[in-house]
Amino acid sequence: MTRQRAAILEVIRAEPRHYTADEIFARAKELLPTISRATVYNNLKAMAEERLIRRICLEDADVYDRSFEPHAHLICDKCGGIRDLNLDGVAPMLEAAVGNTVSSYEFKIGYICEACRGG
Amino acid sequence: MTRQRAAILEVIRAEPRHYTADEIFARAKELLPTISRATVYNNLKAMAEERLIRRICLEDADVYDRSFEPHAHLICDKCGGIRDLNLDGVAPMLEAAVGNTVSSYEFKIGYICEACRGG
DNA sequence: AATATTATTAGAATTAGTCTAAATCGGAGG
DNA sequence: CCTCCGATTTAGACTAATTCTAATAATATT
Repeated sequence: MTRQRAAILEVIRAEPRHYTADEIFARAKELLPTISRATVYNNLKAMAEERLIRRICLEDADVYDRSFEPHAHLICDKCGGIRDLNLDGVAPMLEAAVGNTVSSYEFKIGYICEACRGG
Repeated sequence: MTRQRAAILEVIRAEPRHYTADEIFARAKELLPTISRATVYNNLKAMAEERLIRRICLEDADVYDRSFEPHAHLICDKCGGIRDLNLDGVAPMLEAAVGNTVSSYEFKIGYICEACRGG
């Protein structure tokens, strides 16, 4: 675990929200001013492959999730906000439909969040 | 419906497989040699917003799906092949968990396909 | 037919992400 | 502690994907 990777993880895990690669680069730079863009991208890619974090593709940007734990993402059609949602019940259903070779899954659900609903 | 949009749709719907934007551009050009890259990208974006087609983000490329019908995508960890999967049973579960403001959903499921399993 | 609107074109511009070669780091063995 | 070696990082050039722009063409409206 290099200082750089630690800084990147710290940024990702500092707050519950989801950051883009470039936001992570900018913030990591505050912690480690000489950190390079390539290092951030390499580490994000490596950590996603190692399943330490997860990349989520949204309409206009890819963002990173602090964990790889399978869970769903609610994405508000209006404001674009992302919220995590636990959908444990779905795993058995998947195995039933696909067989036991399921290695990972990711759900994106479009909805209108409470705030945008004016709740 | 312009000739260009018709050509793009024709390409997407000609075969069950999923194409990247650039593949669609190349094929549309065979039907309509003067079609411009921008037109293809604009129309793909517009049609995805109109829910005529769906954009799917994979590890290394975005591809387009011929319909917007909510369904899951099985993505083979080894060969990267995509297969559609109907998961109708999941909708009521989502409504129960999220409420009735669900507008769309998309599932990506990592697995090993039959061919790669040596089946 | 004239006008207004909307879509398309070609290619330039932008942007996100990758690559490269040199510099640096950090641990293993002495 | 030192030295060495492989792995990692750095800065910035590079690339590929996508968007933008200004001019043109097509379509719809009066």
